[in-house]
Amino acid sequence: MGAGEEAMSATANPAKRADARRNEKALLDAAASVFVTDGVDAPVRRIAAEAGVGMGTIYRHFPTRADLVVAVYRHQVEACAEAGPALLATATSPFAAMGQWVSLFVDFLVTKHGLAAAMRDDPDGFAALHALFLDRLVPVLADILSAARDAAEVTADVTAYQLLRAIGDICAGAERVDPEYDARLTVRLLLEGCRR
Amino acid sequence: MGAGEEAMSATANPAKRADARRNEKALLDAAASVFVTDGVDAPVRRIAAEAGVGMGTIYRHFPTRADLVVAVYRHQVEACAEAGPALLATATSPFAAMGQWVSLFVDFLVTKHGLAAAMRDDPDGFAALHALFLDRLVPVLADILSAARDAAEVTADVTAYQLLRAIGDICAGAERVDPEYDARLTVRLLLEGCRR
DNA sequence: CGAATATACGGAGCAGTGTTCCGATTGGCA
DNA sequence: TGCCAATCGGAACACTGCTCCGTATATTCG
Repeated sequence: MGAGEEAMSATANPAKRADARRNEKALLDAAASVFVTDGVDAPVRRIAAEAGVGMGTIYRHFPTRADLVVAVYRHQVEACAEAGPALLATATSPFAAMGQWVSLFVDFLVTKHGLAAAMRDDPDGFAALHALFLDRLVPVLADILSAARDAAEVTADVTAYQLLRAIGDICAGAERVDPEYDARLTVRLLLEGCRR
Repeated sequence: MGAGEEAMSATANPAKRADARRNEKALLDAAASVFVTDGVDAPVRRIAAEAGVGMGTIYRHFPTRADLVVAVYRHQVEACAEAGPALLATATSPFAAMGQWVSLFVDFLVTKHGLAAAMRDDPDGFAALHALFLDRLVPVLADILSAARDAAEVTADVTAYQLLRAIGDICAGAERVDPEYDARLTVRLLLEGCRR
């Protein structure tokens, strides 16, 4: 998978020129800021303007929008992944750990306007982000799931990928606010369905 | 709710001029055809071209894309709604009826490229379609759900709307083909979670 | 310190959307 | 038949994502 190197090329690199590094930083800050207010689908021009750079600059540093998104959210995904083993060790049961970890994942998704939806709608463009999720999050959930299965708390024949993506889709649909609808309840019912 | 009248204005109306009625029919046929191949997000120009009319004509008959979509799919939604009571009467149990009806609904959604996703992504634009679902489908599922509850087959505290929307979101996410992911399995797990 | 060179920058420009607007056309009626 | 209002067609505008290349500048070397 080249996804790792791709995104890596957009991180701090001492071999670059000083202004290039400066602009990259400015773009990351601007993108993070704009993503919060306008969502990850914000116009490229707006991000460039916010960073005070031209169109060419943004595309040179981040050839695709996904590269920018990955760079902005990478450490948060990392934190979510690292929380998995810890929860498994401290929770009262593997199923409880699963519930807590999933809750963490849902938190991450719902606070990023349109992230889940964008990934769903443009899987090719966001292949790098998709790969990041697959590489870091699926194994974590797989471990928890397997522990829950060993404890006979989960019997449903479902894979970690299937579960993670289902949760992603549910959150993608819940990014629009609606007091009548509660994505967390849906996710809870889904987990309950796995328990059986 | 003005949604009903809105969409109604786009159905056959004998008071219109002959060419207007002819063009409306041509647009409906063209849209139905294009939706199948290009999805409900197909460019407006393409639909107009397929129908052999100009841009102005399509916007006069169907001010919003949702009006066109509603007109095209209205009878299919109707059929899905009417199947509810029948299933409830013939199925071995209310929960079984729920499973069968939901399967019908999933069938409807997954065969319309991007329908669920479009509704999810542009809830305001597709308000008329949303209203159609609320008016026709939610009550049907509510009846089945209440029957299942009476039979003590469902104990989860979930509304028909919540359930219907969750299924819609899951299908919206599954419209992209992926052999690893099975939306129907997710939906089955969700229903299982309601059973408890 | 002052060129020379590779690196990076900026934004005009292209292509593809949705949507509006108004002059041209045509159906239906007197 | 002739007229008028209803209807049509598509040019035009605003907004996207993305590319391309002349210009500017950081870095290096003499």
